[in-house]
Amino acid sequence: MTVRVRFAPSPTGMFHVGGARSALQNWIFAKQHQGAFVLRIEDTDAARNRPEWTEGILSALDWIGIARGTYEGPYFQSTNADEHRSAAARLYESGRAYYCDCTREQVQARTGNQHAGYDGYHRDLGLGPGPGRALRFRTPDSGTTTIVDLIRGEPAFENRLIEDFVIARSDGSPVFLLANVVDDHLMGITHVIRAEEHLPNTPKQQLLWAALGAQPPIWAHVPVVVNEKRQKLSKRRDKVALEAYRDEGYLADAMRNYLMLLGWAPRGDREIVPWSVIEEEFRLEEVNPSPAFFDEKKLRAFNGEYIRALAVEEFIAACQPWLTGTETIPAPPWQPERFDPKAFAALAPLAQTRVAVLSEIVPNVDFVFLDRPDRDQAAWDKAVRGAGDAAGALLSDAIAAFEAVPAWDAETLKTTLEEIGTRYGLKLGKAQAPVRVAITGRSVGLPLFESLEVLGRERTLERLREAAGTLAAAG
RNA sequence: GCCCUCAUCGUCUAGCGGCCCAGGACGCCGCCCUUUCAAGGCGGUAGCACGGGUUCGAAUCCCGUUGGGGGCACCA
Repeated sequence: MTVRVRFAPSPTGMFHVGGARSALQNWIFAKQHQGAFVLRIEDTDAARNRPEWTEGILSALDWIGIARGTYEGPYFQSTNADEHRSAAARLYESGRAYYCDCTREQVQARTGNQHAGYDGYHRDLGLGPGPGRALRFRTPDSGTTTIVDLIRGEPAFENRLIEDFVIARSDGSPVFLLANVVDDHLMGITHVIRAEEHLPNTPKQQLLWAALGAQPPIWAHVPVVVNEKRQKLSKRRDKVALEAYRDEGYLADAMRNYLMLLGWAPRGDREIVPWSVIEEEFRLEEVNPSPAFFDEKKLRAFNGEYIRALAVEEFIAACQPWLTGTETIPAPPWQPERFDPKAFAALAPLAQTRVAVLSEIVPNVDFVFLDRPDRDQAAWDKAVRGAGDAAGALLSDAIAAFEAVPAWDAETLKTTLEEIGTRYGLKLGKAQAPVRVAITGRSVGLPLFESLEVLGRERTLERLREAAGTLAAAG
């Protein structure tokens, strides 16, 4: 039997990180079994379905390494509407389903007798199709439905407790439970790997598979991803969009590595491993059945490692979107024409160990491309205070020395300022602070003297003079 | 309320009856390095939810309790 798995997202306008994880797990499972991965867009709900959302799913998948053209699809659930309807009709004709004209209120009133939920009142009323009549599946009154689940063993459900659920709305349109099964059957899906939230649906779906005369698939219910409060990640309250992480500057490799570590770990004492190792070692059966917390701090740490592992040229290339801005990434604060690739290339190696996400590159280098960086007042005050009475003298000495320095390079600048510092009993740590804030506007940043070297003598002096001026004005 | 499900450091996990007075990673805290901040190096903090069994022996098996999560739509 050839393994066939599917990833079946509904287009909602953003791609959930939990979905990304499921997709990767499906993808790897298929690959390990020389099987097929099929993508099916569950667009049954016309209200929330737009072409660009599908495009978003495709590009998100592409980003994490599931490239277009390397899998089957995308198929669209809506395309199969006829099949869904005929399946519903078959179930009705064979007596496995019946029509019910209960309103929502009436259903509420008829709960809790023999079956859980709706009590099956219309089972034997012999209603035919008609307006206001929904089609319900007749669930067994006794026995149990046992599913085979790669992660959870064989969960069993008492049929008595499964209500006669709706499979087609009163307008004739099929409901997810049915459409999903019909599609999986049509597509020859052998293993359904999906999130745990679907577990309670599974006995219903398995009953449907059987009623349709088909062999149900093997299931695998992966635990949900939760937030710090241990609730399922929701797009309402949590940052769940894969695109959001991408636009912040998380690397796809870091993201997919981290995602796979939610509920699973590679062999040995390492977590950051090449994707090929994950593809080889991952075992769906080994996935931890309890919910995993999506820890952005740890993701950041991973990302930092991945960034540092890049060759400098790769790092420079990876930074581009944040240096220019894109449709979804805000433009940097400087004028585009002020950007200087050479200067950036000189700074890049210094920045590489200092950014955990790519978007952080901007505040690290903006001082070079900005005409006049905003000065952090608190940082300035603190730096001046740190230099004590010598602040003014220190700055004017630095200006004079920098004007005269024969070679404009980091090493010379460093020894120069160091020498000035000792003049006033200041260690370099204290002496560099006012200069740093004067130049970059901030108290922390890239190594100062390399920064000055890149900035150039004229612009450095300009900023130092201005800072000295504000100091004098302040008295 | 009902159904399902889960349970090792704060978090993600290794562990699948003796190798474990529990290993790694993130976080956190020290120290070193150091022009700030990082990076890097070294060290530290912290856990088998609880109670019963089974066994010569239990983090590992069984039962219960407690706690967490998911689901209970003519949504997907």
